[in-house]
Amino acid sequence: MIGIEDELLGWKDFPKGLKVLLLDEDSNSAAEMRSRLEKMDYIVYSFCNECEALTAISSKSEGFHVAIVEVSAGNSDGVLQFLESAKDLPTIMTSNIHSLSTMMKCIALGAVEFLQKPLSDDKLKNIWQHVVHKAFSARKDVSRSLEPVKESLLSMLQLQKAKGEADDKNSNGTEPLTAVAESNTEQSSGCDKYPAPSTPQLKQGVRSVDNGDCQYHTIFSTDQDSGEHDGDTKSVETTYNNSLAENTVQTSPPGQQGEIILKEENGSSPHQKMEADIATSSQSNECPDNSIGHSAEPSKASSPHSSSGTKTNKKKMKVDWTPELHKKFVQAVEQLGIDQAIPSRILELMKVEGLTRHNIASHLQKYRMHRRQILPKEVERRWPHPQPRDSVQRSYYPHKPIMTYPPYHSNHVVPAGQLYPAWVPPASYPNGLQVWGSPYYPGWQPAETWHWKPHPALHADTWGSPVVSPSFGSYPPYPQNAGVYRPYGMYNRYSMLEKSFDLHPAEEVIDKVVKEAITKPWLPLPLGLKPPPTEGVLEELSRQGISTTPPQINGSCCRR
DNA sequence: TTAGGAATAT
DNA sequence: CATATTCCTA
Repeated sequence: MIGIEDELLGWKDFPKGLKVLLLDEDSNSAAEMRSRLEKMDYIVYSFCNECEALTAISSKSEGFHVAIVEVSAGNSDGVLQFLESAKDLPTIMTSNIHSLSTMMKCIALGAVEFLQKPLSDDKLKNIWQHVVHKAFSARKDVSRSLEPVKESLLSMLQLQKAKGEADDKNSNGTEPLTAVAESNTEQSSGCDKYPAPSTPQLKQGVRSVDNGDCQYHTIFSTDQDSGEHDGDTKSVETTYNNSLAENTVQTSPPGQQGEIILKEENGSSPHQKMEADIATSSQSNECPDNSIGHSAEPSKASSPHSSSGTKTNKKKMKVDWTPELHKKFVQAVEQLGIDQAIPSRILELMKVEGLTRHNIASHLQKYRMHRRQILPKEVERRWPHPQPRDSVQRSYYPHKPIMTYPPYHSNHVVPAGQLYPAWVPPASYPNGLQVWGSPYYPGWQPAETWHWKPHPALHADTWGSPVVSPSFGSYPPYPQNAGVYRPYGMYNRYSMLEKSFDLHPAEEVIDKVVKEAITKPWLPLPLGLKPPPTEGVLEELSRQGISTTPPQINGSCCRR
């Protein structure tokens, strides 16, 4: 609809409407300050003692955007107390005194800035920067009042980006989808409309946002069509995107990241459709979990003042399973293991906002179908049937193909040493075929019939290709198959291990690894790896008092 | 009632 | 086609 335009209007006279708490004992200077601020369209609430101010803050919860506090020789105590009490409010100190220590104290106690007193209009006007900064740097709870600010800014940035700047996304030369993000709506809103805010500093603000951990990165369709009006929750509203995703498509960075592009289901005019591309935060990188999680439901924010409102744009979106997204998907499936890989869990693991269980179910369906197409061949190759099959397709294992594997462990307790039963050089397998892939998950390599069309350049991301954990560098030397068959499950297993060993040693991870190992004993290990992890795991287990006797495994693989 | 998964629709 | 949606089952 008109959301964006609204927002632009809202921004045109930024920082109009920002509420400034002014704390100054000196009524004269307070009055002066007030009038200056008001001239700049700030809304000023002035107080002459900190108790009053604090009361106002607590009663008028989240009502202020920024505070300006005058600190004088005599009131430093009160001021400092104020600072402590109002940590959530970006507070700017102003003062006539030139005392480094005072300054230091203030800053140390959380003041965002200390301004010496003859205040230029410039400086005064720019106090909004702290509001914006806070809006973006706040990790946990972005206070309600900041949210609109943040959102407005973000959508504006988004617009700017879509508009002028050459998107660096197509560094690879192929990114037709996202590149199209321009729409009539935006253009109609006029070029002068969104105003790089009057101060050059905003640029800076923008930069820092770009380099920040998370970036709001979403484009919404603004046009509405008459046809549909079902308000259900399929839409995606906000997402954070770690900026890495922006410029690196080809060289998929180690950190997992995905990006889904949701296309509006607009049958009539395919070119007008807008897309929201969503990038996901990687589960293991900087983006604090909660910021992502929470950002998922921002729509409740209702600003007391002019700006914004999160328009809930409910549209049926079509998920574009980009390689990145698929990669995540595959990773999730791998982590879960075949029999645990159900939509809801995958969804959970992928941590991609906007994806629904249905989306995943659908994709999973396809995924499995493709598997089945590939699998029989693999198994056939590995255990050539005595009588040649007339058709390879004939043999396919709707269920439990595992049974065709040698019963390493049938239904007994898995001895420790057999946690990775496939610890066998490939050569020892019939035909010397490499066996990196599990029977369940042979490298779902790009069969001729399956190319990743939308993003042809990304070979590494074709179906089933696991993400190579950088720590393992190269693949085991299998020239003929190198790059074709990729070790499947184990990569994750190990990269997971390693990762979490760095972070916080063990426990759940080990748990998980063991569980997975038990669940999927047939998964071989890449040759290059050394066994220690197993022992390490066991050690850790016993250290924790967990019996090395794993739960029965029979249920998981031989049933159903 | 939910969710998974196949079948079917778009 | 690739996804979404529907339908059936557990």
